[in-house]
Amino acid sequence: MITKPKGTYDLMGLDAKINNYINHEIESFMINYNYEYIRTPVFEATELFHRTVGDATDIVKKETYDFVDRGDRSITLRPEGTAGVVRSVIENKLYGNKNDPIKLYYNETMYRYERPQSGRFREFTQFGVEVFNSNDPLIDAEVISLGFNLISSLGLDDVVVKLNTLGDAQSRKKYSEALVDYFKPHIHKLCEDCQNRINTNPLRILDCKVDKDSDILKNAPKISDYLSDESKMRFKTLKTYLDNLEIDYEIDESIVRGLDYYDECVWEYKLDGDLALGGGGRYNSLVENLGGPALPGIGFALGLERIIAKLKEKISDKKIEENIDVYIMSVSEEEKIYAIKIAQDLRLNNVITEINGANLSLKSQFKIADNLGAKYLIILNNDDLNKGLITVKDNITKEEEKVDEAVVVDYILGVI
RNA sequence: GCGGAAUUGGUGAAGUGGUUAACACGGUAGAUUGUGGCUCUAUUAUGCAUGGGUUCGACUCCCAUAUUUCGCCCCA
Repeated sequence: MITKPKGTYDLMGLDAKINNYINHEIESFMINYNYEYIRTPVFEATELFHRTVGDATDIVKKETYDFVDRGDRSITLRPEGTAGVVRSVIENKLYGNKNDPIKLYYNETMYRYERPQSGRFREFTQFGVEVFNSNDPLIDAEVISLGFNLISSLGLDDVVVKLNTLGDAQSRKKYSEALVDYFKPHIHKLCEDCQNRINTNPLRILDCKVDKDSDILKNAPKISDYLSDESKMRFKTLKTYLDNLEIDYEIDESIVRGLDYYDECVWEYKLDGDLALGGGGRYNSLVENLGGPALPGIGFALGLERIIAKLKEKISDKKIEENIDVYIMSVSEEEKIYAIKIAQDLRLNNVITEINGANLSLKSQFKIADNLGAKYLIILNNDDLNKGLITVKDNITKEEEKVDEAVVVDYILGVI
């Protein structure tokens, strides 16, 4: 038997229903917030991710799906969504004659070559938004609150925004250097991973699970001491906006994010159990670094698999499972011809209709109709059909009625 | 990349180095000659992830591979 590749899954059953429900919710949110859908390629030039995500990040160092295509091009399956969107914005000059924000969203599969575990796959789905051409904290607030409101409205009402600021690119750089200077003399007291982090991403030492209670971490330099006045001010403004929107957020200086391109505000959406559903940040240098104009940007991404898993725990099957309206029973060939025609008429009138599609006995059809939760049964019968009559049974009251075949659709529409 | 635990019908699963692999749900057929849901009866894995090996004999022991799962790293 051929099995699925490691870290992939087949979306089906209840998961698929929840997935569709989430996508519907996303669609309506995006309409209301006025974001436009964008779809970029699954694969891009490898260089794009090296320049955006960062050469030194683990994502690029050991987690990408890289291959050389038949034309000797170095190709990478996208490990995240921002890089492709930024590339597209530059390539298509979406900023051309605009002075208002460019608001985009995507909802696509991503690929990372890593060991699967809880809520983690090699092919996974991220919904994300990106806003370009505005550096206004008002947009920060809109984007952060959008994610928060979306997660809440899906039914995960214990979500909290963990918020931090990294300052502008220069502050971030200075702070990072200060951390290295501070940790260097103590580094042998920290865990093995931290000893690597000091070279790769010193900010992440602050986020270490092993050393989190160490005095060395507690006494480390604070980002707040390295922020420019402007960064401090805009962070304060952002908090005012979020307070006003009644967004449940906490300042958490350990939130630093793994990708290199972030500056200013960064945040994660977390549930009670500390599970991160997603996160994002502002990236004011990224577009320019990729050869575009000096266009500020901000965005976040949510992992849909994790949201599906959480919703599955919370929502009962019944809430998502939709009952069908009508089940049409038929046995003989003559009855089947009527069945498929009535089904089509009902379906085109928005009545959820199912028919006997497997040559089942009448008894089986009754059972299946019940399993599907059919509200009405149409029981076709040769004798009645010859008289132009069709039996309609209310499957809740069990009452039956013989209806003229010409008006059966109208009859159903009248009682549904 | 590193470590632990798993893998038995459509589903949930029990099980033992030795003839027919429990039990339950679900499915099918019948009791009920075209009106079900309850009940009863019959039936439902020629096979225990895949490939090797040990053995007189392997679903059971060993090895490898694949997949799942739980951690670490990292991240959504």
